[in-house]
Parts: sequence; C-alpha cells; structure tokens
Amino acid sequence: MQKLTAQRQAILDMINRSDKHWDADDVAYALKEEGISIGIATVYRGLAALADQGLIESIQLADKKRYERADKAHHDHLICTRCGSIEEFCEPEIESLQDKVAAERGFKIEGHQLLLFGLCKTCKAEES
Amino acid sequence: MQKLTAQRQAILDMINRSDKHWDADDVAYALKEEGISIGIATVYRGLAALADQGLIESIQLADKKRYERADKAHHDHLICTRCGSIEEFCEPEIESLQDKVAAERGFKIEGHQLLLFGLCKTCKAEES
DNA sequence: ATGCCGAATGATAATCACTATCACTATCAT
DNA sequence: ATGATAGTGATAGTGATTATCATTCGGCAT
Repeated sequence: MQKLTAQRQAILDMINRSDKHWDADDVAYALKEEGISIGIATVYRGLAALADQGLIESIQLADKKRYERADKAHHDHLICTRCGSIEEFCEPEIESLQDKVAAERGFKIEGHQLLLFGLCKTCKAEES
Repeated sequence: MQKLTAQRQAILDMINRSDKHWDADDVAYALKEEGISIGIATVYRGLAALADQGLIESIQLADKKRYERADKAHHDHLICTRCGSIEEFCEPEIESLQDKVAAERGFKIEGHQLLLFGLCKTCKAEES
C-alpha cells in the first residue's frame, strides 16, 4: 500500500549517495540544489515511508530524527557532544545481551537504539 | 551557581516519592494537586537544573523528556510501543562492552542511552 | 538594617520539528 | 473511461520546549 513514487525515489537516491545522517531539511535542501523541488511535508512523509519499508534507517536524536542508508550492517552510534559528529560502531555481543534481557522478561523486541554520548577523538584532544 | 530553591526542592521531593518516569506536565500537575503551583517554565528549568546536578536522571524519548529518581543503580529501559509502559533493566556486561568500543576509538564516553522498543509481556499476550 | 547583585520566577511569546488538513493529482485495477 | 486508493504540496496547527522580560528572592558586604 506504500508506493515508491518519483519523489520518494529521489529522496532515497539522495540518501544512498552518501554516508551522512540526514534530517528532513538536509534532504529538501540537497534536492533543491539539484533542481528537484519537493514539498517539505512530502519529504517528511517520504522519509517515514522509506524507513517503514526498511529502505533507509532512522535514528532519533534529542532534537530531531535523522536518516541514513540501510544498505549497511546494523550498527549503533557514538555522538560527539562537542562537534556533533556521528560515528558508527557494531558490537554483536551487545545485541545478543539485549535479546537475553528481553527474553528473561517476556518482552518482544521490535527495535532498539543505543547512543553513546561524549567526546570524539579529535575533540578530546582539543579539550584543555 | 545553580540554586536548590523551594520550587526545585518541591519538584525533587515529588520525583523522589515514586518510581515513575515523569514529564514536565506530570510534575506540574502533581504539584498542583498538592496545592503547590509552580509556573510551567519553572518546572522545565527546575528539571533541567536538577538533572544537571545529578539529583535526578533524564531519559530522552522520541516525543518528550522524562525524569526519574537518581538514587537507584544505573539502568536502561524497555519501552512498550503499544501501552507506553517503561520497564527498567540493568546489564553490566553491556556497559563494559560500551566502554570497550569507545576505548578502541579514542572516544570519551560522558553518557549513554539504550532503549529497547517492543511489546511488554502483557501486550505480547494480548496481540492476536 | 540597607543596598546590591546574580540567579530564579512566572506569564507569555516565540521557536522548531513535525503532523493534520484539504484540494488536487497520479496510479492502478476493473 | 471510471472509481478507488494513495500521494502531493501549500499551509495551518500541534506540542514540547525555550526565550524574553519585568519582578522577586537570597546572600553578602557595607
């Protein structure tokens, strides 16, 4: 019932073209740069639909949602509170511990989000 | 420079009185019930200040921030996407794996947030 | 006591990400 | 072609949170 329209295809192509973590404005702006003008509401709906279909991944930060390519292995994020950079990491052992915890409580996991906040290597070095 | 004023003390007492996960409106409403009327802006500022001082803990959900008592061992959260209930769990092994990952990348962890989304035991049983 | 100063308060306006509305359009099945 | 269904885009609305600003509070030095 969800359609992959021309607009959504354009959004998907844009996101697949880089490893960035996009918010809705980023996408709308980048598309406009290429002469493709899509209403902001459509961008929001498109991002939600694409994430729903598993074609892109979403992460919920404190202020806004960001989206990234889905054609990578699952991973979680390290977020620098100083420069805002986002690094990715993959730790299968954490995933299986999550499953264990959920199983113990009869909880059925549908998704998860692990964010580590702190200082990235560069910012740590620059701290006085 | 941050002061523990009468208003903030009232907020803190309220939160320490139960194991709930409070949002700003919850706190304002509960205080009003007791005849203590505090401006909503003051509640927001008070919650932020108390969390800043480590007197309460905060968790950032998709829609809003929630606060809870800090006088418990560190834990993470299981959030039911059907009924909204929040369970807590503690898994030290996950914490140490996080430290390992960060150390490998020269990242200095200042905090983290692990949310597991899905169906709680009750809601899982009620699903057709 | 008095005056000063930085911080807090509270009413309210503003912000910001996001969602709803609604008229219109595109797509697809019959 | 016809109708059903979903999508689009401009714009208004929503809801949590923050900024503004005049006023007040709590210490501390005089």
